[in-house]
Amino acid sequence: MQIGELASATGLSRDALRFYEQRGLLTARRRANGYRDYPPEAVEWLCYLRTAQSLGFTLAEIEAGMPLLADPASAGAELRAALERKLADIDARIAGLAQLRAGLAQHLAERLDTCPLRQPGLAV
Amino acid sequence: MQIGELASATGLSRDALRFYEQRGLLTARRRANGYRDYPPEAVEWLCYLRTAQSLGFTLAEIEAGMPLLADPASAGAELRAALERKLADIDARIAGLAQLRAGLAQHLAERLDTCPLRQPGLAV
DNA sequence: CTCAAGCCTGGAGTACACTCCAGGGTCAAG
DNA sequence: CTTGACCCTGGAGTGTACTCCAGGCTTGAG
Repeated sequence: MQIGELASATGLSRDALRFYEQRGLLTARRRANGYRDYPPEAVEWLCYLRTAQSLGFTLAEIEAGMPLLADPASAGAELRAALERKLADIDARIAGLAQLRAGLAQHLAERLDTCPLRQPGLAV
Repeated sequence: MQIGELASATGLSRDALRFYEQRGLLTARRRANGYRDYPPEAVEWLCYLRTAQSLGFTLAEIEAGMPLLADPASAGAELRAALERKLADIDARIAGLAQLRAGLAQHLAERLDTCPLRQPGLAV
């Protein structure tokens, strides 16, 4: 799979893919001519990457959890622990959003004149 | 309330507060000497701002929902609609995180050798 | 053989959200 | 009336995550 195909398959730019490779977030074999060659799983991986990213994880955070899977030897308790940390992370984010949501829902429910955050401008 | 007090009350830097003011996310009266003077509600507002921000909203997104509350005349259906849009936004984010969580939880449950995302390195 | 389309590298540029700094005014305490 | 803590402005610098570009190979169609 060439870079252009992967780009259109994922909706990412070629530049973004090369950037991820530079960052170590994506690997590719090279053909004899130097062109990058991606395995089909790269699509799913990038899909995961973008999802995580859009939900507030930085590339560094995503990267931090990667090497465990690259190394089959470590794929035991260590990986399990990493996944569990990530899950806890996600749960915390969900809880934060739920709280934000609750706060806003309350503003909707209450009379707006009594809103205590009027002065400096309340976010919506 | 001077900028230093607000800074220590919120844990933000003075520079960040000045930056928010420049961006229109925070307003302050000025004293005769030119010093900024914040109302106490600024603390709550900034608390909200940082929460929303930490959960993935950009300053632009936060700002977009602001002017409705600054203008008491508009504080009716329009505001309600804005809050509801924000709630939908948050719900979408929560759903995205839940999905991410489910995917990772599945990896935990499954035998890792069968993971289809091994090749390019699976995020954890 | 030519030509467009696609790939390569390295480096510069961009947007966001700050952070730091220089140069200078303000104010309360001693 | 000086000293130190605090405030001001404007502008430059930082880290993240790309995006764009120049200059130059490679490949497949006509």
